[in-house]
Amino acid sequence: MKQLKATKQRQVIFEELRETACHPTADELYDRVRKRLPRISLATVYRNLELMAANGSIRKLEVGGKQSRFDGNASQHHHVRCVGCGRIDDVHCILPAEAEQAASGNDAFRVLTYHIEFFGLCRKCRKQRNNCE
Amino acid sequence: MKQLKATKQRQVIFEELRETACHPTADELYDRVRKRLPRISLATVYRNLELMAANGSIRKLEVGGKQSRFDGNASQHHHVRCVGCGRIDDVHCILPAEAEQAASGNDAFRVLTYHIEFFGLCRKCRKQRNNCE
DNA sequence: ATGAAAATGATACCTATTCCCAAAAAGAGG
DNA sequence: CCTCTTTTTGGGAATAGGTATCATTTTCAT
Repeated sequence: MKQLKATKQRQVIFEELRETACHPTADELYDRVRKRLPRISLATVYRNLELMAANGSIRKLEVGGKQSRFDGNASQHHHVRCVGCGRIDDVHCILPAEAEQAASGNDAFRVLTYHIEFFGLCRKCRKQRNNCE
Repeated sequence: MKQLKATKQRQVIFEELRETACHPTADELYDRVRKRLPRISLATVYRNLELMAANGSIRKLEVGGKQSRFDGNASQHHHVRCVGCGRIDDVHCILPAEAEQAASGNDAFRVLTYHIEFFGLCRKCRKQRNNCE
């Protein structure tokens, strides 16, 4: 985990991610960052997101969908995803010890962490489904 | 969920996925299937995996890594992934009602299902790390 | 101030997956 | 077991998210 130098680009990417309530993809974040640094390269955004995730200062969400999403909140929490529109919200909950026990199987794995992804329908998408189905 | 026709290709893909204890990627499965159907196309494998997942007869794992992985066991269960080598095992456990409650947030989401991904180190990778770190 | 290490922008590249379409196979109805 | 409609297939081209490359610029310990 080498020390990262404090560049303007890195700083702005981090700030924008922090201030975003949702969980943006790299190119959504690129659009936001470009408002402040119009000449930044998309590669720089990707690079820094990857580095900061490796660093532990942000999280790369390994959730479904083909684009990776990033989370400025590095502390452990979980997510609900709307299967209708892809919207992702945070969830705070913990797993009982038995569950972690089960995951370690007869010591086959040393469990380091876990992530729970809930799938559901948000209010807006529930309304739409009722109209057409 | 339209009815799928019973083609030889579909059948073999399903059988091979069923008989695989691990959670193969599309092209790993392609390699296996080609031993029985040497002229099958990779596109056919992708297509059918997608259709069968939509159908509910298999599961597409929304876990990390750039390639999708598939699971011949469609019943609800969870996964541990070794951060060292990528190996994935099954985990059977359930979440307390409070957790689902938390995920639904004030009825903002109707939770349909969930998936827990544990991250850890398998025995082999633990041994390797001890040697070199 | 200065030089090694790290970072950037621009673009080429890679690779997983999907699209396209003419030809082949499935299966319902007679 | 023909016949017609629908679905599926193979295989190559296309797409898209992400990564690598490299000359140039920036950072920052000394």
